[in-house]
Amino acid sequence: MLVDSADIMDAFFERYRPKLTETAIGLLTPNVKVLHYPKKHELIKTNQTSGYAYLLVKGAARSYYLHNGTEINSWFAFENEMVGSLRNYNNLPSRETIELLEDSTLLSFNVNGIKPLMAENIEISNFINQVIGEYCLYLEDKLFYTHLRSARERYTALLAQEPNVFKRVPLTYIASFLGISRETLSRLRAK
Amino acid sequence: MLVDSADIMDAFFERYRPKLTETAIGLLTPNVKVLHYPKKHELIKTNQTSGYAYLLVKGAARSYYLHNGTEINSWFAFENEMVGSLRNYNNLPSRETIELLEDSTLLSFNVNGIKPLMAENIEISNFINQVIGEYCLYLEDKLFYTHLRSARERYTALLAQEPNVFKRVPLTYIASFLGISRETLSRLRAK
DNA sequence: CGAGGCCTTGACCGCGGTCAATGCCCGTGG
DNA sequence: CCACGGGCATTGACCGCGGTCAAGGCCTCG
Repeated sequence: MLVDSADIMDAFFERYRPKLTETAIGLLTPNVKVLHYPKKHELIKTNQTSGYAYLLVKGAARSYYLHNGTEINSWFAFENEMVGSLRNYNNLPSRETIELLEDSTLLSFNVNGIKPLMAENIEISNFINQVIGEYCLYLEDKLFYTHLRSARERYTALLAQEPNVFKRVPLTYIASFLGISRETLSRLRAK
Repeated sequence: MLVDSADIMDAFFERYRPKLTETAIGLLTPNVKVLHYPKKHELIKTNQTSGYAYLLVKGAARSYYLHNGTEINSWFAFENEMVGSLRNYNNLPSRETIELLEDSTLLSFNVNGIKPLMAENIEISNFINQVIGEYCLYLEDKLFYTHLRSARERYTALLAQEPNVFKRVPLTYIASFLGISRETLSRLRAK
C-alpha cells in the first residue's frame, strides 16, 4: 500500500489529541491495526461475538439483519465513522452483519485488549464513553425522527440530513433502512 | 416521611457496592438528595437544560413531546429506573418533558457536581458509563423491535415484555408510545 | 345528578404493501 | 463487438392495515 499505516493511525490519534495524552496512546497502539478489505467483506457476522470494533478510514459499510428472509439495513457508515456491534461490546452476540459496501481501509480496535485499560487509564475510559454516548444520541435522534412519521417525511429527512447515502448506497438497501418497500421509495423519488 | 432518607440512599449505593467503593460513594453523596413529588410534577421540561438526573425509588414517570399539537410518549419508567434527559447530560436542551404519573420518591443527582468527579474517580466514570451503555442497548432493542413491525406485533411485544405498563399507564399514553391511535389500540385489545 | 375523562365501536378512506410486468445498465462470453 | 443474462429500478393494478371523524358508554368526582 502506498499509504503508510503509521500515518493513518497518527492522523486518527491527532483528532483526539486534546483528550488522549501520549500515555493513553501508548497503551492503545498495540491494540490498533490498519487493515484493507475488499467490497462485500463481512467485518462482523450475525450471532457471532466479535472482539473488534473498527474505524472506517476510507470506504463504506452497512449493517443488516434478516427479517422473514429479507435483509433489513439498520445503518450505513462512511469515512471517519466507528463501526461495530454494541451488543458485542457488551459480550452479547451481534444481531447484525456488518458488510463493506466498497473496498475499504479500516483501523481495527482489539476490544478485549482495550477494555482492561479502561480501569487503569481514565482518558481511555472517557474516550470510549464519548463514542458510546454519541451513538446513543444518534439512536435517540433516529427514534425521534422516524416515530409516527410518514414514508415521505422519513425519505425527505434522510435526503436532507445524509444526502451522500443516496450517492453511495443501492436504493434497495435504503428502502429497508427507511422502513418502506423498494417500490414506495421509487415512487417517492419520482415525486 | 416515615422512610429515612439515608436508608434510601444506602439501599441505592448497596446495589452498586461491588463497583462503588467508599471513596466513590463519599464523593457522590453530597450530590444526591432524596425527594418526594406529587403526580403530574414535571422533573424536566421541553427545551430546558436541567442539571439533574433522577432515580425513581417509588412511583412512575413518562416522557413525552409535542408533535402537531398532540403529546407523543417516548417512554415510561417505574421503580429502580433512572430517568433523565440524555440530551441534557450532553448540554443540549431536552426535547421531552418528563412528568410523574404517580406520587413518587426519587433520588436526584446533581450532574454538574458529578461530571467533574468522572475525571478524578474512575469508578464514578465507569458507573455512569454503565448507565448510559444500558440505555443505549435499550434504544437499539426498541428500534429493532419496532422497525417494520405491524401495530399488532408492537402491541403484543409490549404486552409480553412490560405487562406492568398496561396496569399503571393510561391507554391513551400507551397508544402514542406504540405509534398507533387510541382507537387502533382499543381494537387490538378487543382482539 | 351532571360534567368531563377515558375508552370503545362503527363508517369511511388513503397510505403504503404485494405481485407482476417492463425497462435499463453492465459484465461476460460467443 | 454484439448478444444475452442478471441485478437493480420503475410503473401499474389491487387491496388491507390503520388513521380520522363521529357517536356512544362508562367511570369518577364535584
